[in-house]
Amino acid sequence: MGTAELARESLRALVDAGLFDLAAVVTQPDRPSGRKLKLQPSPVKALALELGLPVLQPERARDEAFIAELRALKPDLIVVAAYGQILPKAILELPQHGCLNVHASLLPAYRGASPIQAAILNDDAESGVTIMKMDEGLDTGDIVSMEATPIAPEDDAQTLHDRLARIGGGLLVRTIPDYAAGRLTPSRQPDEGVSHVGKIRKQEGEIDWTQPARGIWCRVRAFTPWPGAYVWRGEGEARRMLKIWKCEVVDAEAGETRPGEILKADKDGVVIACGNRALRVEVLQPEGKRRMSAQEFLTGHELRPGGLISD
RNA sequence: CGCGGGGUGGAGCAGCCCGGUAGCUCGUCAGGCUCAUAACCUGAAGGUCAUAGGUUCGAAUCCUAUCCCCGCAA
Repeated sequence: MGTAELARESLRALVDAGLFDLAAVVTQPDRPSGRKLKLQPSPVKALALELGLPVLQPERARDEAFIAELRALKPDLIVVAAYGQILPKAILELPQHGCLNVHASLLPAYRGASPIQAAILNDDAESGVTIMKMDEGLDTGDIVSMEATPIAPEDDAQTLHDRLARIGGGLLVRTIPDYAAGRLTPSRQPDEGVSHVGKIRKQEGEIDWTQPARGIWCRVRAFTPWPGAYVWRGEGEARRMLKIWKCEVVDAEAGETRPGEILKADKDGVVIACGNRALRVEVLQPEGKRRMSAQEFLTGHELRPGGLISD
């Protein structure tokens, strides 16, 4: 059972391993999305169809009819990854071996919806994947296996996500046989280090220039590729969003600077003053335009040092 | 029919409201200056103004349709 991109890799790994007999793939119903609000299949559904696997898309997983359908499949094990719905106890206890969940954090940290972004946003040194035996709580199940990966300065939510997705798939394939054979005993999650993260809201992407450059840098990386960290430029009708996709922390020149002040604007990028130190913006995107390098942006837009980026 | 911005030499933009010589910054190429340069100076190449119709003496500009890119929303 899964919906998002992360779950795709798990599904692919399970299929590629050739060790498992997949009875069905469960994913969220097609949702209207995209610019024309057309119905779109989830990434998992798209892959399942490609692979010729049967697909179930219950509106609500807790519906009796669906649970009955699931029961008829007589699964030995259900694997859940980024599915997007709470599973009732009836499903958790349905398979002989219960349900295993692939979660993109080192539990008990970052239980919830956006663990990958949270790890980058909090400037963590490492992240990872946890496979747990699901219980009724939100990501509170007993830990079956875990694999960590360091977060590199070059990482953003996209690259880390892709890596964790691969790690998750591999870990899943290695974990299931041992788990099913009883060679792996799930262990309770530690009481210390528990944290929760909710869904990301777009407005959290707005950059507060009074914050330290390092924190803004992390925010930019955590919000790439979605929803993007941004700054508003102009007032009222003329207000336009400017997204910042790539930047680096640099030392500010000595002297008084206001947060958000443009310190420099040349081919190397746009240097903007922060709460402490400064940020060199290298790739950005004006509203209604494609992504471009700071250099490209500057050939058509004037940014004078001394002004505020928000003007 | 969810809302909105945009498609103009290789790149980023202006020009469009108020039709009448295709403009700016950068890049490219050539030459010059310089010990030297990514710096500076001079010159050049490069565009059927997304596409198809329409209005007009005349359309980048006004009207209609289509394609493509993007932001919001979901």
